Amino acid sequence: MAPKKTIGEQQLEDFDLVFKALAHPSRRNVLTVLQARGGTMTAGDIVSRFSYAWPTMTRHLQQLEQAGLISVDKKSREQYYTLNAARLNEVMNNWLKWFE
Amino acid sequence: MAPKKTIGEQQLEDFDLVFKALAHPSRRNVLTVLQARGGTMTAGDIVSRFSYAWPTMTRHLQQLEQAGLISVDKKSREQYYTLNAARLNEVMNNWLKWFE
DNA sequence: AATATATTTAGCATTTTTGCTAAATATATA
DNA sequence: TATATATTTAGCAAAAATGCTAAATATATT
Repeated sequence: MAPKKTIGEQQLEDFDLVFKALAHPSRRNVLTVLQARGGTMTAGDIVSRFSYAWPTMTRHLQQLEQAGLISVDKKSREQYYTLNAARLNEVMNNWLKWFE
Repeated sequence: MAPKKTIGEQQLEDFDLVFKALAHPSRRNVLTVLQARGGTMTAGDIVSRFSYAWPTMTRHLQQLEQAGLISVDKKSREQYYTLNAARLNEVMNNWLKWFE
C-alpha cells in the first residue's frame, strides 16, 4: 500500500530536507549564485564558480534537488539547474509561522 | 586589535551559526516547545520533554545559544532558557531577502 | 558538615558529512 | 568509428556531528 503521509508528516519531512540542505554554506551559496544569474545555470557553470571538484558539487546539487530547492532539466549533454525560489520561501515561511 | 568585522561578514557568520543550529530536528523542536510553552523554560523542563540524556541536551542548548536563538538566565541552581524569536525571524528574513 | 538537586564538562564511540580521485556513462563531433 | 565534452557513480579517507556514561561543579536543604 502507499505510504499515506499526513499533511503534517509531509511538512516535517520538508523541513528536515530543506534545513539539512541549507546547513552547508556552499549549498546556500549555490542558491544565491543561481538567483543572481537569473535562476538557471548548467552544472558546469555552477562548478566553475566554486573551488570544488566536480563530483563534490554534483553531490551538493543532488542534495539541493532532493530538498526541492532546485530542479534539473537535461538538454543533450548538459544539465540545467533551476532555482525553485517559490518552494524555498514557502517552506521557510511555513516553518517561521510557528514563531510569529 | 579588535577583529573589525564588516556588516556583511557579521551577517555571513550569523547565517552560518543559525542554519547550523537549525539543521538538527531536535534543536528545531526545542524552539517550538519553548514557543508553545510561553517562551521560557528551565533546562530540566526542556530535558524532560525529550528522550535525550541530559548532557546531550545541554550541548544542543549551547548550540542554540551560540546562534543567538535562545538566551540563558541562571537563577540559583536552575538555568532559564528563553526563546529569541525576534532574532530568529530577523536572521531568516535577512537571508530570504535574496530570494524575493 | 553531609546530602540532595540541577546542570555542565570531559572523554569516548558511532554515525554522518564532506571532499577527493579514478572509473563509468552518455552525448556530440571529427 | 574514434575522440572529445559534460557529468555522474563508486569508493575511500578525513572531519564533523551526535549520543552516551562517568565525573565534576555549584547551589540548596537537612
